[in-house]
Amino acid sequence: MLKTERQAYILRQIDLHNRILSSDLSNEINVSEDTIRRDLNELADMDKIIKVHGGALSKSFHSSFLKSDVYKADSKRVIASKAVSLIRNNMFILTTGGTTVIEMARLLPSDLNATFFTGSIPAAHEYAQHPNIEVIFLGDKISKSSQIAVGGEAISKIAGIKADLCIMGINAIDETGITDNDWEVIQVKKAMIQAAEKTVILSISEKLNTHQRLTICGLDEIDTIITELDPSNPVFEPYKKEGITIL
Amino acid sequence: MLKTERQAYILRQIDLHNRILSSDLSNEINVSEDTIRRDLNELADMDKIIKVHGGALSKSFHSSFLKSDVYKADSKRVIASKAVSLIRNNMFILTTGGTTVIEMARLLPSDLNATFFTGSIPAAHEYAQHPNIEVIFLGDKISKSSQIAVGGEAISKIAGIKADLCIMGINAIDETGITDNDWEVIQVKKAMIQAAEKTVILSISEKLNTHQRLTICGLDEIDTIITELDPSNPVFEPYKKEGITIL
DNA sequence: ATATTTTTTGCAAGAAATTGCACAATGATG
DNA sequence: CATCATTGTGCAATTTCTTGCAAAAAATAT
Repeated sequence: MLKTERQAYILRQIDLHNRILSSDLSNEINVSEDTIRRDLNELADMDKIIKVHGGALSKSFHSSFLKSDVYKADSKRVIASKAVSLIRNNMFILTTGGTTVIEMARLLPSDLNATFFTGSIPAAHEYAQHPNIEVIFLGDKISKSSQIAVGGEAISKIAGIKADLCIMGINAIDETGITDNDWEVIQVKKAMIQAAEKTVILSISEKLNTHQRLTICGLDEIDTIITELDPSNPVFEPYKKEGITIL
Repeated sequence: MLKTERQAYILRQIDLHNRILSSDLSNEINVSEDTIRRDLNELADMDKIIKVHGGALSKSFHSSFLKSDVYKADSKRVIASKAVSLIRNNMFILTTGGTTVIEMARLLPSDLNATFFTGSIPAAHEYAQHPNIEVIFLGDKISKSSQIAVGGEAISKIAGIKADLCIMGINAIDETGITDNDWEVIQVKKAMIQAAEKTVILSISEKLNTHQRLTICGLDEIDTIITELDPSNPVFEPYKKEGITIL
C-alpha cells in the first residue's frame, strides 16, 4: 500500500468515526504502529487532523472541545424570547434561577406589569432592574452551590402562592420526567410546580433525553417545553405524545 | 477512550448540567476516580472549569455579579475591617445592604462561622460566596430602589429573630438619631434594630451630622458607630455623650 | 540493466505519558 | 473531635512516543 493511499484511508476513517486509534489502524492495514504514527504526525502537520496520545481526532471535534459560549448564549436567547411570549400583563409567575431564566429576565418588555416570585438571588437581582415588575423573594437559607433559597420556610411560602405560570430552568429531562442532582433544589422545584397552574420548562436541546439521579416530576406535570429548536423537530415526539406543548 | 475525548465529554457534561461529581463521571465512563480527578485538575488549570471538593462546576455559572467601583472605596474598606473585628464565631447577625456592608462581607475571615440574616440581594449574594457562614434571606417584596426586601412579611420575619448584632449601613445620622428617606426601608431597619441586642452603625464621615426626613431611631438605640475616622476625632463628642462607642 | 540516491519502513531502546492502586493528609460533617 | 469521603503523592504496570539506525523499496542517474 502506498503511503499516499494509506494516508487517504486514514483521513477517510477519521472523517467517518471522528476518532481513531493508532493501534487499530496498524491492525487494519498491517503496517507497524510507527508508520501510522508518522502518518498521523504528517497529517497533523498539514492541519488535517488533530493528533493526540494514542490516536487522532477529527478537526471538527476541536470545535466542540473549544466550547463556544456564544453559540450557547444564542440558543438561550432564543429560548428566553419564546418564554417571554407566554407572559401576559398581571400574571403571577414563579421562576427558578439558571442562566436561561436570567436571560429571559433581561428580555422582558419594559412595559410589562407582572409579579415575579423567585428564590434565586441572581434572578431576583435581574428582575429588580426592571422598571415595572414586582419582585417577591422567597427567602430562607441560601444554598451556596445553587444560589437559591432552600428549606422549609421557602417551600411553605411557595405552597401559599397561586401562580399562573412556573418558568423553570432544568438540568435534565427525558421520557421519565425532569431530574436533577441536588436534593434541596428538588424540593423547591417540586413545590413550585405544585403551586403553579401551568409549568413551562426552559432547556437547551442538549439537555433533552439526559437524566440525573433525583426525580423532580414526571412529564404529566409539565405543560410546555421550550428549547432553541423548531417545535416540529422529531426529538419532541415522546413529549408531544404526553400532551406537552412544544415551543 | 482517548484522554482528549474523555475531557471533552467531561466539559460537555459540565456545560450541560453546570456541575458534576467525580464519582458519577467515573461510573459513566468506566475509569477510576483518580483519572477523573486528574482530568478535572487539568481542565481547571486550563481555566475551563472550576474544581471543587468532590467534582467541578461550570465557569459561567458562578460569576454572575459584576463588581463595580464604589464611591470612597478606601474609606469603606477601613470601616468594613473595623466592623469585622466585632464579629465572633456563632453570632447571629442582622445586616442591611449598602456598599459598606458588602465590603465587609468580602473581608469576613474564611474560618468565620456565623449566621447572617439580610434582606439585601447584593449582600446575600456576597455572603453566599463565603465558605462557612450561613445566609438566611429575609424574603418578601423587593424594593427596586434599594434592592432589599421590604413589607410586612419581611418585618415579621425579622421580629422573630433574636440576633446578637445588627450591622447597619445608613444614609444620615445626627444628634437626633438616624434618618432616611424611604419609608419602606425605614420599617425594615426599625425592625432590625429591635431584633438585635446591639446595633452597630457603619457610616462614612460625610454622613455624620446630616439628616433626612424620616426617622429610624434615636441615638439611644445605637451602641456603636464605625467610620473611617479615628475614634478620638472631636466630631464624635455629641455621640460619645450619649454613651455610644466609637470605633 | 545496474548503480546510486532518496524515501519509506520496521525495529530497538530509552523517554514520556497514562492509568490504577495504596497510603497519608486534608477537608467535610455531624 | 471523630468519622467518613475526597484529595494529593509516590509507585508500578502498561502503553505510546521519540530517536537513531539499518534494511527494504522506490526513484533516479549512469
